[in-house]
Amino acid sequence: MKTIILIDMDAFFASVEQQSNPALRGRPVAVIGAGKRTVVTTASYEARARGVKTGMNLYEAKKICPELVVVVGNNDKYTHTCTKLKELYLKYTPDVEIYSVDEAFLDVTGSAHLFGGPLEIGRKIKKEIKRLFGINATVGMGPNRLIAKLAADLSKPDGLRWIKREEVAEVLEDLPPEQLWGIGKRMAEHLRSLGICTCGELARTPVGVLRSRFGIVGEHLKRMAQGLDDSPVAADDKETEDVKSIGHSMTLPEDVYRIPEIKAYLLLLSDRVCFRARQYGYAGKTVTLIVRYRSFETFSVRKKLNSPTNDTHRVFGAICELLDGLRLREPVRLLGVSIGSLLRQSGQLALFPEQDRRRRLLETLDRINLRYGLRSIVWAATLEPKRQPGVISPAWRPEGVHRSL
DNA sequence: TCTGGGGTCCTAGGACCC
DNA sequence: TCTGGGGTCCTAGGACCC
Repeated sequence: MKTIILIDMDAFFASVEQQSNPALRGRPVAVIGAGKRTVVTTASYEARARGVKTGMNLYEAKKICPELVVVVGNNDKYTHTCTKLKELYLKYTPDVEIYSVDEAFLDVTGSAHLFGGPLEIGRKIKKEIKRLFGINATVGMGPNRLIAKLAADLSKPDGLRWIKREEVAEVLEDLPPEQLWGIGKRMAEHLRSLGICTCGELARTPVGVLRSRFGIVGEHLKRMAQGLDDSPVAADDKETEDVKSIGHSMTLPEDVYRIPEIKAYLLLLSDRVCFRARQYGYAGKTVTLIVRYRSFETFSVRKKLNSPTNDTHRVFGAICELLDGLRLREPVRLLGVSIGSLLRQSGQLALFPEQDRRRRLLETLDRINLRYGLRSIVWAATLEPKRQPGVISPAWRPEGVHRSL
């Protein structure tokens, strides 16, 4: 039987900011993106107490909490802390999965006895995090990732909870299904419409009923409601090998309608995507263009290429073809470019010898940008739009492909 | 002076092939 | 005098997560 620990930083970005700037401590703080049209990425617990929530726009947040202190997020600070946290976790087990910048799973099945048991590891880690970084973490423990996650969710902030296997059924009995990791609002609504309002009820629903409603997902739902989950804690090297897509999107400073302006943004996005793909040795066969209108209506179009690529201009070319096939009905608010069906390339970036010159050009540009700072050299057409500073995302990992470059 | 950005996984329908 | 049927690939969209 396994023992899994989930460590979840409380209001991570806001806590880091409060720690590095004492004037922010005890005050309602919201960490936001740098752009003009930004939302609250993380609210400190003081801000949450006043109703400020993740995803709120600034106008709304300030309206309900006029004394809100707004801080533009600094990604380097958070990834740096995350890297240090990982070093701490590795003292307790080699099986560490950095799930996101503020969450990590530890499989301590083999090592718990060396440290006086899971609860003791949890206590020590919490204490160390407080001592080293001055921030609170919530630690959940359980027989698998699902239950460890639940234990943390039920005890945050600053919590510590171990749900043992024999307690699982009791804890789940009256729990609303959407409390479980992987069951969202929509699914919960659907379940309620079937008269299923708790995990206990879901667990007792015949699998045939669930399968006929939800297919494969139905079987999974039942297992979740029983507290079952056999997904392994994945070490970092494993997870970076499995990347499925690389993409970038941006909400534009202003809505745009003119095609040349749209294309200038798309070249910038194509370049960011391909640069990242080249750094990690990936090439993609599917190219996706994402468009959001002023009305917030969002859609995507895709195209399969005949060979995988990470060449900025090949991707940009495909994106332009996709764009040319559209008839835009409204000004555009957001644009996105992503490549999928990824292949890992060993060493060589170009798959075909005739593209050798092109490959060397891209390599040279990448080297310059890595050495002298990103965007030291950019394609001329990307100069036109005003660049937005980088944005932050809790999903970024401190290393590997997910790192924003 | 509303509503970010990075992902994963699954489904469903149509094209196409045998 | 009729419209089989299974498998696979491709595309679009949505749910869910941090």
